[in-house]
Amino acid sequence: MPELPEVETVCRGLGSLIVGHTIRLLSCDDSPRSFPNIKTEVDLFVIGASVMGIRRRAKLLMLDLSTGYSLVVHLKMTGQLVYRGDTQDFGAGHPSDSLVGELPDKSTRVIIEFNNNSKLFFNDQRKFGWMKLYPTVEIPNIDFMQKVGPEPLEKEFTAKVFISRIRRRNGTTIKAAILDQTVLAGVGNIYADESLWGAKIHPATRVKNISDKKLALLLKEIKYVMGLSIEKGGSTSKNYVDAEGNKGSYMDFARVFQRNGLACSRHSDTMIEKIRVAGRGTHICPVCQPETEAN
DNA sequence: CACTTGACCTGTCCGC
DNA sequence: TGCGGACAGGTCAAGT
Repeated sequence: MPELPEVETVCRGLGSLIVGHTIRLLSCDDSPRSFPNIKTEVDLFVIGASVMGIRRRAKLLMLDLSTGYSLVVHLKMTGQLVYRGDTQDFGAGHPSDSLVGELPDKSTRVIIEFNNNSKLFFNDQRKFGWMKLYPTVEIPNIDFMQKVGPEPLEKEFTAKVFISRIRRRNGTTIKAAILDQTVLAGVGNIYADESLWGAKIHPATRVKNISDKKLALLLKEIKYVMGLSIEKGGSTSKNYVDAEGNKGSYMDFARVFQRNGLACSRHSDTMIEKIRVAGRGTHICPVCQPETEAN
């Protein structure tokens, strides 16, 4: 589920909801994959700590605590971080079309309870996601942090930088290359398809067959779709909700993702197709994005 | 080494 | 209605 825009939306939402709150209790289900830290660490570094700030890097969220430790969260495919204030009684009163009902529910892995009786629920249906406690200063040394590529929306991430990084993956397809988190951070299946349509590149094209000019255009499209999606609160294709349990609306603006069988907005007479590239479901307009030798 | 595939889980949808 | 299989937003380890 969550790619950069979704994680960013959760980050901004949580920032205004829980920063400054003190943690009274942390409870988790019995799957160590979801939360591997032992009770002693939680007692020492989480209970009684207050939330100093919330940051995002790539698809990771970091809740920095006053104890010098941070809760690092990866939502993977179906993770959610949903906050409920104490007046919300954690259940009733939510719209019937809401993706999140009474909490905790079957998918709840971790519950963080604050001193003002509000709660933060970490839900994850497929259990791929995780929440882990690290000393804050150690975060830059996490293997993933060492390897992950630049943030696509940063000004310093120019076409020149992008091209030099993606050329290391000249042998693979452009879709596999932009999904590679060591090339750049935050692109997932939705925004890969959306940006490749924007740049009119077939996702199975080898990187080596794409000109620098086309790659520069692709980066522009990546920045555009990510920026737009953050404005729209992310994409809800299935499970994703923000920190208050609301859906994102980028899917109303999607040009190809999950639009197979619908008309391409550039050619009302051709339909979006769904194919498989890099082991992932992939959406293309066969007219805008023909398979070619060179780009 | 570079690249591709399968595994991790649960739930849903689709065809028989 | 039931059952098997494919598939789902992400990343690893293992395989070629």
